[in-house]
Amino acid sequence: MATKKQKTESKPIRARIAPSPTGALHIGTARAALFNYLFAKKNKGKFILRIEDTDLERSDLRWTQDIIEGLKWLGIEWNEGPDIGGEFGPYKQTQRIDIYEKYLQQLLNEDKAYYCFCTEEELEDKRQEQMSRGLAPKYDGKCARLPKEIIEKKLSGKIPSVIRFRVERPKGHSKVKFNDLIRKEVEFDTALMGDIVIAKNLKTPLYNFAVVVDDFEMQISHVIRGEDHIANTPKQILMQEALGFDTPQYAHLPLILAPDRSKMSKRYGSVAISEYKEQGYLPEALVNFMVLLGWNPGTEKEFFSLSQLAKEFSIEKVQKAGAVFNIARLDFLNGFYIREKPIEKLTELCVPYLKKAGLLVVGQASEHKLEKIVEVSRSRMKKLSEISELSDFFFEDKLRYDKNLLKWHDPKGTMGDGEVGDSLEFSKKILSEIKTWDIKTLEEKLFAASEKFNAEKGYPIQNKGYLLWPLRVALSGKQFSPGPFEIADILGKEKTLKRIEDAIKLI
RNA sequence: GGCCCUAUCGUCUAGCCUGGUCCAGGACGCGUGCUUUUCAAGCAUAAAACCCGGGUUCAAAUCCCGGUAGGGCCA
Repeated sequence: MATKKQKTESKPIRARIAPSPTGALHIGTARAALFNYLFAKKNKGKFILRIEDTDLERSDLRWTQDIIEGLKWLGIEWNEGPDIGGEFGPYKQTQRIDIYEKYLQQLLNEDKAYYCFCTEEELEDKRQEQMSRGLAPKYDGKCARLPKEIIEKKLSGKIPSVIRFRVERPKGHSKVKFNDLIRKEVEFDTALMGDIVIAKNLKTPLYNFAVVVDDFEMQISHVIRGEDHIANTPKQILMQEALGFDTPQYAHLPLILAPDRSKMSKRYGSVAISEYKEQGYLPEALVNFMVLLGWNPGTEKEFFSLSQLAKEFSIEKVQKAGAVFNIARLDFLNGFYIREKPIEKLTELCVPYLKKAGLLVVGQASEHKLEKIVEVSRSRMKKLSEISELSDFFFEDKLRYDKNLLKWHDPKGTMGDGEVGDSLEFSKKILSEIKTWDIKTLEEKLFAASEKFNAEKGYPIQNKGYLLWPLRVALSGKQFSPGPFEIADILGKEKTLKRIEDAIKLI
């Protein structure tokens, strides 16, 4: 049994995230980035962003931008990587082709890798055959010992080929072990692995090989990544051995699962960070939510800012089992952070949604008024996007609603048309007499009026609904809304009285 | 199919290493109540879990063995 020495004690801590720009920043990638970032912060190390764009067909610059923007939006900052000085520098794989070629050539020269000319069909047939015999599908080594002249001939004859890495360990030492920071010891048997394809050609390295080279070149000390990479680890360790590189410390994070416990995918809602942003989730909420999927400090604390996390995070406390994505919890956290936000900030964040809904026309509402509108709506908001349906009646001139909505359902029955009319007339009279139009005065006068009204009508004195419910509906046109004082205060006297008159006409 | 990983309330989890304080704690969600003109928010409160089977031990969620289930990776 050979255990690869993992000497990282003296080396500086360097963690990294290496997304492929083949799609928008995925929530799983973002969470892995977060954990790497927190680990680096906590241990006074560096966090590096590297773009793995070797897959030219599927890589696109716009996804690189999406990844960069998403991470920044979340507040996850990198010490090294693209965006520094506006250049990608060496943090993009396509700019590092020469480096891969050098190491590829080295492996070829040392006969630790070889050219393979097997065709897809050939391999597929063998795979099927192996599986039907109950064996692990692995490369049978057909091209492993080809004579030099044959290789030369096929190569110059432009026969399609790939480069394979020799998975060879001395007899009795076929096991590869590594000590995972989260899962403790993990062991694989290399005897079960076939020789791995590491490049399509000298200029086109494949994932497993490129990562090994990149992590070495960038002196990555800790590789913290998703559990889906766990089976890649022994292969990478083997290549590190062949290349004479030190093995970094590994930590494999549990996966984020869909409600049916399968790997999180688009089928179950948004998977892209940009979509969460668009829907009106706050980065604070997303960060808090993501970190709690698979980690917790062991205390009963559950609200964390990024900077608190940077102090309290510990990789050892990361969970081993996958965590189901629970949107209700995200919504709860988002609501919490919406309620926490300073009102100026929250208003600023709501403006785009109001504009999009066509409610806010430039110059229509003063900043002060907007803040008040957001303030009275915020406790009902789970996402920023909800601001428009919550506050649309503030912006509309003519409200449309069913007149029956004006009727208060008291414990004994429902108000009749006449009763509603009386109630509204009463409110109108009281309100039209008010000189100082502020929320405090409105509340005082209306509460006093309610008692007076109930006494006159013979309603139970304490039941304010007889006066306040029809009023509130007249002002909002909605079954659920902020209170009538809050709305009246924002609307102003003129509009308030106008809406009451509209309601009287309606009934 | 092979290999690997995992397993505490519906969900996220604490506890497990260092057995007893755990008839298992917190949070989300759900129920109820308070507050209340409505809905939220807030506060209070209930229901809800140690995958199964053996073993070790005076004592196991915690240690050991064996199952089972789920997931991931190989194409």
